[in-house]
Amino acid sequence: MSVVSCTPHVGRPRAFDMTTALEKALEVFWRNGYDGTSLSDLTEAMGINKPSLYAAFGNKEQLFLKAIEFYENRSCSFFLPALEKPTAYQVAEHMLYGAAMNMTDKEHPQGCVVVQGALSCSEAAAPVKEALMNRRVEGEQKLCERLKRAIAEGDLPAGANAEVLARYLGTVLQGMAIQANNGATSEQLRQVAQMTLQAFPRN
Amino acid sequence: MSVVSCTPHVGRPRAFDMTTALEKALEVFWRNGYDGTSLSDLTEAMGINKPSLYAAFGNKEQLFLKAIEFYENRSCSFFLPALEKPTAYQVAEHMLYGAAMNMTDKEHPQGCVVVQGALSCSEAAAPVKEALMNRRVEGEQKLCERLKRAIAEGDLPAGANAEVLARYLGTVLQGMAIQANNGATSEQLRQVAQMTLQAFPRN
DNA sequence: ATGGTTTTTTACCGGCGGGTACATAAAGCA
DNA sequence: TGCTTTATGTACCCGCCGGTAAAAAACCAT
Repeated sequence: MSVVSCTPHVGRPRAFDMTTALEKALEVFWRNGYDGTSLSDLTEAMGINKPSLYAAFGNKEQLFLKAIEFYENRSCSFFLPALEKPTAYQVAEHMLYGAAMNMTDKEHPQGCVVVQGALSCSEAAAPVKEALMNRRVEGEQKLCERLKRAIAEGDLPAGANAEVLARYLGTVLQGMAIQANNGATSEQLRQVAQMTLQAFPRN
Repeated sequence: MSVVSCTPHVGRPRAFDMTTALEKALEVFWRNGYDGTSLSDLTEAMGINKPSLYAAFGNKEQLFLKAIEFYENRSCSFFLPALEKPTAYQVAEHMLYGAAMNMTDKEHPQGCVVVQGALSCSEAAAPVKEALMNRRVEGEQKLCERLKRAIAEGDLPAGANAEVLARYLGTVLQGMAIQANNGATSEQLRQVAQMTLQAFPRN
């Protein structure tokens, strides 16, 4: 969970913790989006000033990408852990209920920063938008691979279409991010999860 | 489809068509989001200069809201027409397949501007974000009313939960907007629509 | 203490952001 | 032909944008 790059024992020591600074940056990007976040927003939230930010994280774009990486590796992430469940149905179940819980958690902004961080954005943010798009697509591919394995292992019907199932789940998960932004509660998203699972093949 | 506010016949006539200008503005906002769109982007796309824009549409925020209103009343809109279908299942069907078609139409940016126009944004864009959120919630409420009517009319089971069904459909529709942004094809979204309908009660 | 190394602080840069003042142009009306 | 009214083009406003130069400060090794 640490971001440290083996601290050299020479020179003036860094006065802030990179991990908590990154956490703060993530929260700002999450709430305001890439275009909607200014460097002043960031430095204020992180409790450092611009040269420190640039020295530690590169620039705004690189900071955003590092924040996203941090986001996906957080302990409360639900996507990758869900892939490890023993059956396809349980994978879907944990993913959907995990999303319902996580995306409405009041500890952080609502929804998912990978969905809403740079969905429609300026030319300047195009690389960031593309990076997020790739993350979403890659997530869906990982899910698809997992479902293909499930077909091979027999816990999905042989006739099941892994691509379609993965895209269906991905669509609902991404829709849940919007719903969370709309103010939906975790209970309401759980109901959506339950409905979604009705179309998901079992055994 | 016209935006005219009964033009007075006095003074220098306007040199551009407000409707097509609004159409151009919509496209820019749709592609770049509210925060990602600058006045220069707008004036360039609309083919007018700033004073004309301000005289005709107020300011950036009001122009955005008018563009959204225009968006929802376009001839190719699918949401409201779908509500008029005779049965709840057909409503869901037309809505989902309409979205699959519309959100991937190459004639305009991918996805839905009501979803992606100001999802995460700056403080300055907060009123706009709220307006979009309200549109999404109101759309879901209209759908919910329609489904309640379907329960009363007997084309949904008496035990059906209109709120949950409406939220389920809303979630998938909003997820489809993200999928379209990811580059999904209309055929791929149709498959999602088909899966979604498997969980939707019939007769 | 001194020098080497890195971070912090302060102050600044050019450019573009949204928005507007002002003079001019194009119409109807008298 | 004025006169009024509205739209257009140009030129400009201030403030904030992302990003940086330069000097001072805090550590280690000697």
